[in-house]
Amino acid sequence: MDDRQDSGTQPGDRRASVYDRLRDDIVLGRVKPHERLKVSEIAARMGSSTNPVREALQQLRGEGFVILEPNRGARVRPMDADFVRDIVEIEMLIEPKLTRWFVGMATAEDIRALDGLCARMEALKLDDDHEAQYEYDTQFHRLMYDRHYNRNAVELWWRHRNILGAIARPFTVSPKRRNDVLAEHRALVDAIRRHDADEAARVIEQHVEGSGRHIVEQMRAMDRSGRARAV
Amino acid sequence: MDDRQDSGTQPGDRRASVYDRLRDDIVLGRVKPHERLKVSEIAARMGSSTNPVREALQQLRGEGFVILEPNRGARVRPMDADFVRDIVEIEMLIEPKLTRWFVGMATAEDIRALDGLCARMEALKLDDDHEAQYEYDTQFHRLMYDRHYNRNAVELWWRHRNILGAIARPFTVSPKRRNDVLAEHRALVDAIRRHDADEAARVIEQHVEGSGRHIVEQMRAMDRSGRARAV
DNA sequence: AGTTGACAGATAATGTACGATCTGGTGTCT
DNA sequence: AGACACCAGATCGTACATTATCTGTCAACT
Repeated sequence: MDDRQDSGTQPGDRRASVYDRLRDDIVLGRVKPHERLKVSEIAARMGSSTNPVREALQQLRGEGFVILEPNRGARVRPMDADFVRDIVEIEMLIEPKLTRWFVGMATAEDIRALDGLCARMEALKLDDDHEAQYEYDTQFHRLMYDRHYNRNAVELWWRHRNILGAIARPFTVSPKRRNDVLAEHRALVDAIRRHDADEAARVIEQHVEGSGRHIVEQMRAMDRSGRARAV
Repeated sequence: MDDRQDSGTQPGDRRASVYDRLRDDIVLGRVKPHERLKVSEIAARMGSSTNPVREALQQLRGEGFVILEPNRGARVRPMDADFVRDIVEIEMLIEPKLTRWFVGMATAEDIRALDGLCARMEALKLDDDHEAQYEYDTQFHRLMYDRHYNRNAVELWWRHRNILGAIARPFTVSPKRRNDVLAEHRALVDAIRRHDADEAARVIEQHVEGSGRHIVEQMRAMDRSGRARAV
């Protein structure tokens, strides 16, 4: 789980590894699902030879971001509604577990920090700043999960979050959904403050489910609105 | 999730891909956790050049079987007790979910098949045939999970099973543990027969937990008995 | 004398270049 | 119009060059 923010993919930038940049291209939606990834083209764009690109693609395949057909090259993993449902279902198991643990560990300072993030999110309410919205949401959840002892579960959550983020990025967030998210975060912080693990787990499960439903709805809407299928 | 059984890794065998053979080496315990994986050596052994090996290693890294340190090469993922606990905890969430679904879908024929596998497992009871034991256990669980609609969850389960299998392979299975496994399988089939999803989920959760505890105990025992640390 | 530090060779990972092989499409001949 | 040969483009495998890390030796210093 890394934070490296490689803002902008200049052709000559060698600081960030090919893997990081390729991954960002996918996660930040610069390449769309089902789009082809040609090694020589990427190598040229990244200013390296083909081998590093091939290896990065293999790693991304292992992580599930990329599909590789023998002799036919690589594509960004096609992400349909079923795929989103699969991932959301897994998250509906993992996040409640992580949350339960956090309820037992949260300090007064943690709760203050969560409150602060909620407030900052609400301040954005009227703007249309997707990126900031998503960023605060990420910080909110990371604050809860990052210290968990089960590093593998946290990493799985993070990967899933990035995948869902890549899908959801081009979509607009309806005001209703934005309000729901805020209300759920508030409810979550309340439950944590009361050390009510059951309630917190219930809220987060709903939260994940709602987010999944929202993404699927947006996918269908975009499918219908003509613009190339989001397969 | 593939079944290819590449029995024996002859130097010239080109049918199976380098990836498959390397993965089998890890899963079947031919290389131990924390052991170094040198690309040129592997390439020589597999009768290919280094590039396919490098790519296979990157994919295995993405899947979590291998650790790669920059400029310092690859190792089989060190698997300590914490790691086992992490994975088992995740499985304690996923397997009950998969099982619940199966309870609703199981046909009379499925139940007969499960019964048959239990019987064959019991027939082995007095022998010491680890491989067959593990094989029947695998078939038992695959029969329940393989048809599940959430392919990602099933794949995750399969990967985790392989990892745990790789760790547990060198260990001896105590007669007590063997009996517990059998009893749990029987209890599970009973619950399925009665369409009692809650009970089935409870049993499978215990089953997974017990298996994890057994592995950790064996790891500690082997640590203590001197022979190189199982890190 | 024992320990530490630097240097040099060996070893292995990483990057580059090129040829072989496969796929998909185009154009031609029947 | 359909089948087949051919060609362009991309992947995959091999060989080589470069760079980094590890190991052992030797000298200098405490």
